[in-house]
Amino acid sequence: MYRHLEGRLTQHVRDFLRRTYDLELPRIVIEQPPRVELGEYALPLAFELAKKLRKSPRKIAEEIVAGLGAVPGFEKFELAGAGYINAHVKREELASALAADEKPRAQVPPGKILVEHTSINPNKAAHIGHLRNAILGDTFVRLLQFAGRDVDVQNYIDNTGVQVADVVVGFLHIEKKSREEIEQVTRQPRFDYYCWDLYARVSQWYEQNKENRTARHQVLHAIGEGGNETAAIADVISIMVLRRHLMTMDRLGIEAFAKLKESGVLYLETEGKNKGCWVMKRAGASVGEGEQLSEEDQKVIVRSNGTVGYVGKDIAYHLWKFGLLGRDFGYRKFYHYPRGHDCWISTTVGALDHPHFGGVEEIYNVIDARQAEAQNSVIEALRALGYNRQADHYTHFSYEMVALTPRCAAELGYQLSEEDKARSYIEVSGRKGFGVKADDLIDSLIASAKKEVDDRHAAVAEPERLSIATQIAVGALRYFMLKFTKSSVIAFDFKEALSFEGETGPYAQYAVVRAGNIFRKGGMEPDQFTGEEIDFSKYFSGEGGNEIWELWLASSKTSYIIDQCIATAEPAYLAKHAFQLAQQFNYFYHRYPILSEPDEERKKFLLTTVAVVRRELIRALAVMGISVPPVM
RNA sequence: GCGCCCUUAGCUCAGUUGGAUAGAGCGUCUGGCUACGAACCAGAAGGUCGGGAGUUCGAAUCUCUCAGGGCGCACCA
Repeated sequence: MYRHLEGRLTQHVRDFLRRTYDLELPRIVIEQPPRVELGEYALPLAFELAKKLRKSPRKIAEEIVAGLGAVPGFEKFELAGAGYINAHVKREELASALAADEKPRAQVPPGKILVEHTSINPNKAAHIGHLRNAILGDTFVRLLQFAGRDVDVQNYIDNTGVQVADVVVGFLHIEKKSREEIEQVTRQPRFDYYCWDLYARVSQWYEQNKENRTARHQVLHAIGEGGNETAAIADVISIMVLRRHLMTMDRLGIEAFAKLKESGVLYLETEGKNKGCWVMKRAGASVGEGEQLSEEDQKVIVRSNGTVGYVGKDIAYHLWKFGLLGRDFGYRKFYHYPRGHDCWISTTVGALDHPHFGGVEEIYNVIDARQAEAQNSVIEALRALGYNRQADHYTHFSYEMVALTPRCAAELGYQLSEEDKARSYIEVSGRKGFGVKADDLIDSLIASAKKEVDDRHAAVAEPERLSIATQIAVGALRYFMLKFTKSSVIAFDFKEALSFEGETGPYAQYAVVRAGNIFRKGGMEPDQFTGEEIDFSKYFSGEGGNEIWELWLASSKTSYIIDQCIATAEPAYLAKHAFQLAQQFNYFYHRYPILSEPDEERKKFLLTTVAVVRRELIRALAVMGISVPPVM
């Protein structure tokens, strides 16, 4: 609703400027006044116009206020400060529309969007950094879906790379296991944990003796060729680890379609260290007319042995995403989610009947900031091939890593150098087996939540207590990963991540539970309160009126905030908003007794207020993938 | 060396397109449960927005510069 009114206001201001001053502004800036008494929207545009029109901002603001005329939904426009124009909405109109849950239609751009996220190397257990990726990606998918977009999700897996090869080396050369024995091990419940440790051992083994690295090259080569024992082993391992990753993410309600990777921008370099390779200009490198591209500005796409490197594969993959490759993969069902969806995986020979994947309008790649250069290379390649429109709709959804605080690392039993102890955070390393595994974190969150639930709700049956604890754990984890902006490195600490108080998911869940309790105690349903027969104008005036109005106004902003999250590719704004809404509700909850309100009409109004806030909070949380337990 | 990111309260972080008095959580201190459940709320203390210069009616936000920290710069992915 808030977004809708803002749009209308922008339109009227635009018309007025054109009519009166013959002016066309690229953007009408609309802000929010510091206090609701001042109005719901603030326009600083008189300051901007002052120079163009050679008049004082105050004078211009006066003219605009006088000339704007009536705008549907708005009460009045006021001049404030040195030249602000504050717009006051008709509170009772907005409230009544909000109570009835009216949703003004918004324009939805056509075309499908593809979000790539999770994409973990299938050679070890997922860790907290992967959780950030998956949670950000999944939330962004939900944001787009909320806005009415058609979204596909892909989890891009490279089962032919060095990382998988290294684990194969571990099984064959360190543990000296046969194919049968390896297959036996893959059936362990947490096979990915086994690989986590083995992968770290392999790295050590390489350190011990440089010659051990020849094993890597042999295995890598065998996997690349295919059709042999080693390749079959690599396949079994990567498929089983991938399955484990899907299960881990499933615990958090994250679903994806998986895709395995199988397999003129360029020129053949004939001299120097890149001799025999097909190379392209590295993203960001500038070359003058007729100048040679220096070695350090070259990016190798095809190696001298004919195999294709990561960026090369990624260019092909992205051509496919935009439907420019001219050929498609085969697909088969791979994993069935309990909520009814299927996860498909690409293969050489697939099922005849499968959904259409690829050929999308826009793409978002949830990939961490360290790979910015590689991502830019792919975009550069698309442009060089003439696909500028596609390159413009290619977004590297970049986020910073999750590191560990030195204290957390010490708790996990890692030996730290004096230098590391002084740092504010330490990067995790899969190679060293240094990090917090995703399932371990989820386990401890559930255990910790379970303890709280057991203490508070001894009367509730055991399976239900576990289910409540799980919802709280997921809420805490997802909120934790979303409350930081993408550009901020998360210094992970168990104490903070396991907190259920303050700015956390459970805080917001608790506000919804409390709101629900009011209706439960009163023997009512929240759906009953749709605002009919309520004279809202009685309750939004005066001091107390502003207070409650603030809660209504915040509730009206869900789609406005979600639009901003999409435009800026920043889900953290929604997390912030949900928290603030919960906070305002808790304030209201303490200040206004509702069930004991003697005035029946006012009581109905207060109950409607609760119903609206509860509904919007549930909505906002759902977009973050957070559900609310029946009791807490 | 080159490129990208970061520096805001004791700690962890918000501050969207420059705008009205720079905010929140945690921690500390003080107070509030016979209940619409305290996983909550109220109050207090706590700031040269890393330093400097510039643009602007107006800068935490834009530009330059210096300092400190991080991450990239493989025929790895």
